[in-house]
Amino acid sequence: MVKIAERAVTLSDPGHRTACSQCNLQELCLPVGLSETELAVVDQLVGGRRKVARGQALFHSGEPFTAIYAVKLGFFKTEVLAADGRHQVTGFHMAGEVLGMDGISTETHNCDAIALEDSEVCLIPFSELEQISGQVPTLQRHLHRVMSREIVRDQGMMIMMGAMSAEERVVSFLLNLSQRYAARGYAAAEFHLRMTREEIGAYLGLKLETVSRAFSRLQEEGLIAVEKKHIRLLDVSRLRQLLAQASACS
Amino acid sequence: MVKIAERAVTLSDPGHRTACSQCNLQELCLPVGLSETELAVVDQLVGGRRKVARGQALFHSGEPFTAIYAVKLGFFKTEVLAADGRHQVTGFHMAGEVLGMDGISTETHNCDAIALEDSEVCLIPFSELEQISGQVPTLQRHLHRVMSREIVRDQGMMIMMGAMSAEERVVSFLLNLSQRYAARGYAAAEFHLRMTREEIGAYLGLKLETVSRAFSRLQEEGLIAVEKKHIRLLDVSRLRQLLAQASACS
DNA sequence: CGCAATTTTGATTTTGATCAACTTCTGTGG
DNA sequence: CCACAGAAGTTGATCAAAATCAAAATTGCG
Repeated sequence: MVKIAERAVTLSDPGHRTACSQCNLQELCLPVGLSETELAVVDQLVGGRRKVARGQALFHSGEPFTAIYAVKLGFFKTEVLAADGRHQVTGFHMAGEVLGMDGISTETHNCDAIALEDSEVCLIPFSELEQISGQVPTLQRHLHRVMSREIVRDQGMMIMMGAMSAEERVVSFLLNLSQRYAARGYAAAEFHLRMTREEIGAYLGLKLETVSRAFSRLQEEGLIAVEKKHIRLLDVSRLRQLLAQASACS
Repeated sequence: MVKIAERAVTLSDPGHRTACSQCNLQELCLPVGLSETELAVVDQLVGGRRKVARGQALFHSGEPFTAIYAVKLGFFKTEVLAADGRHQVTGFHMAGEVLGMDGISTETHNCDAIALEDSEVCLIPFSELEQISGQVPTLQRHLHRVMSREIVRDQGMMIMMGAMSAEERVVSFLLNLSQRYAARGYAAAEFHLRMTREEIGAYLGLKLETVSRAFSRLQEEGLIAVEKKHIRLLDVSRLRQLLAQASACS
């Protein structure tokens, strides 16, 4: 992956937290247009950082919900496990994205959040967030937007799984990743997959073989280049068409 | 459908709104434990009622978002339409449920809400709701729970569409309806479907023929009785097993 | 370096979609 | 009230897409 924009982050003292007001993810994670004083309040709010090693869980289903998490660094998946071993991956989460809002309703997490690489999150104690957002309307509005965005995202997943073919799902997945990397200042057309084919399948409602075959087919058609986990999108507009066309020929 | 509990509602003056404090859906729609004064504030908040005739839209995708809606009476579907004609039904919504929260993030509705029978909704202007919930913590907390519950519901849909067979999906759909009717004081084991087989299919990610066949098979097995749109669940525990088993044999 | 995990590819089977015919229901107008 | 047309639902035959089974190749972690 090619990082286009970067900014130094002081991590010399690991126990010391970087204030939101200094964070390079600010514009993804926080509302724009906070005043100095409001920003100071938010800085107080964030309850520190937590490192999660690759393969480790940030939280498990069933654990009491106390906070939501902003991914500071790294990459997570969230998944729901059935008694057996069937599992549905409900999302992949990269730096600047918020995690854990499904726990608010029952005050219990109902999925597992697993780090797919060594990661770090900012902890946002939820009761404090509620209290402060009652006093800072901009923050309140932002919280509601973030939650609503999650609802919209989930409904997009429904469309994908209810109405799209295997190949369309894979294309939609790649374009979505691309767009999110681009929003973070990384290259849009070239990136490393942090997850296995099986995890992609569990996310898209497909088997890993089907995902692999879709990759191969797209490569044959010259639309993407697959080299293990490194993906290059060779023809983004044709990929986009593939989705648009697909939904125009039913 | 057999209504077990009923309560008279004054509708003599159609322009006059029933106060939330008097509404028989209160415990579904409002937080329990509001003080008298808080309830009075909420009563002020609700911006009146709106009737929607069967087949009509409460709102369309693309329209500006100004309010969320509580279903007072009737039955809705929400759906996302593709350019062609493919559509994904994202939910069915009955009395006491809240509708339209997907519009918060972009301030634009991004699905259509269609009444499946003559219906009535309470209008809750969202900017006022935000303002007041900043002052009434119980209400704020409730709003967050309602939004989070929607996220959890959507993730349940993902599991259904990503990991369940056609028959499992249909069973899951019926049990879910049953449970929601039960929560409203209606019979859990006997109800009328308000939607067509095609709409059920569009919700479950299946074709209408497949839904019809699943009904027939479940009937043959003595699990349900289907008579047009009237459904009876003959063996709820075996239906539940079917889902549990299913997720235990993969 | 070596072994377990991951990925690719092929052959076969299964599930649900598609195509088609027919039945039943619903609502409307004569 | 009945006839009729269109919508909705059922059922069967066939087809296509993705799952499953299987084997081999590759990778990357300890």
